Amino acid sequence: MALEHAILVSLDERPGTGYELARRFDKSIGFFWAATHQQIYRTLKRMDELHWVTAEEVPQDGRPDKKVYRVDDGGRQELRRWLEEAGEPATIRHDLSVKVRGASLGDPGKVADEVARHRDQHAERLDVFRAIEKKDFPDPSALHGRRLHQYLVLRGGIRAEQALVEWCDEVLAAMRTDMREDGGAR
Amino acid sequence: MALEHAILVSLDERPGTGYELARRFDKSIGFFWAATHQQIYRTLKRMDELHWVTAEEVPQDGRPDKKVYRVDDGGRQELRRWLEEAGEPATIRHDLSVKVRGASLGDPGKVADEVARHRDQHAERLDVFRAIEKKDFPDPSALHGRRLHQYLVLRGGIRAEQALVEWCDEVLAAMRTDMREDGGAR
DNA sequence: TTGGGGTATGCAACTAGTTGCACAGCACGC
DNA sequence: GCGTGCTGTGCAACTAGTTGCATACCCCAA
Repeated sequence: MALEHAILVSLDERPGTGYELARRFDKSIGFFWAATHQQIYRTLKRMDELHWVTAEEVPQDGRPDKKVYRVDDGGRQELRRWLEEAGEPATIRHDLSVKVRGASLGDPGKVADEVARHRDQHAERLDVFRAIEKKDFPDPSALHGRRLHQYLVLRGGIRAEQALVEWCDEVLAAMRTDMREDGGAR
Repeated sequence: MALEHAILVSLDERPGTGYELARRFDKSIGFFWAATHQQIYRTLKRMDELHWVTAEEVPQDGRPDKKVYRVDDGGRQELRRWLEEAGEPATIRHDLSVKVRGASLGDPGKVADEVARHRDQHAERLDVFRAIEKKDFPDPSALHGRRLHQYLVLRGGIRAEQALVEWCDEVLAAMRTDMREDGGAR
């Protein structure tokens, strides 16, 4: 399981509360490892018990205390262990593909609409990634260490979203041609 | 949840037992929706209770009866409903990206080795997909309906694996350059 | 003849992830 | 002065997915 490890990486960059971490997961890290705030709170609690992180209770005026977590030695050790461990290729769960494969069992036009919707969502996210790339990494060849690694992960996101947009376009073109030819050489 | 729907799509193409379905998931459909035999057995049982599938018990000499499942009217209806439903973009869980992002907290060389391993696995799967494409779909422009949809899903797999191979290569090149320059302009 | 691999089903226990809700007060706009 | 949305934590109940094992018999090779 990598949620612990994603949290460790994120907390190492900057300590923070569960809530804050959830926000970060909605943005950067979460593009590569999705998690809800519930999951994060429970995992942080467990990690605290394992001494992978330490919590500092910060009293606040009015509202309840917040807990600022930071990585502990145990966590750094665990992270090093995990980084060297051989992992399995990610298990894929891509329901849009399942829909395309089953399109002829329903209304293929409706499935094409769904593909078009996803295409737009992926294109939007691709724009977001490209904007981050331009703004935060204007000169990739000058990058080293952590900054380079952050950039490379972003590059992965860009490649993935681009591939998805192109695939959606291919699917749409083929399905629309097929539907137009419906009365023809079937 | 799409496991039910993936099973419906697969059973519609050809009825089969839970065991057989698990085999199919190891191959074709499973490249886009991973599932273990346990999950499939439990889901089939539930789908039977919902009258989405019907089970035909086939006695066998010696070994226990097998249950051949096929799609029922309820299942076809449910599948049509699901196909038209707007779905969320897939939640991503790509732990290799988390490892790359955290590489500087451990041994970057070891992480690069891990990226290389994954690169080879993806390249292998890409070869498998390309072989299927050549063998089963020699003339894509002549495809219609279900065959076309199967082809398009395969195309998605090819694009995804290709993007991953290229990304791994980019990561490897950049990380190796960075490590070579280690004593230099850091 | 013994052990490994394939066909075939399934329970039990576990881990992981989701959804809905509750509490608590702040700031801001209408 | 009221509703909305943000920060912040967390419980409870649920659904989904994993792992290990058990049963049962087959075939084939060492």
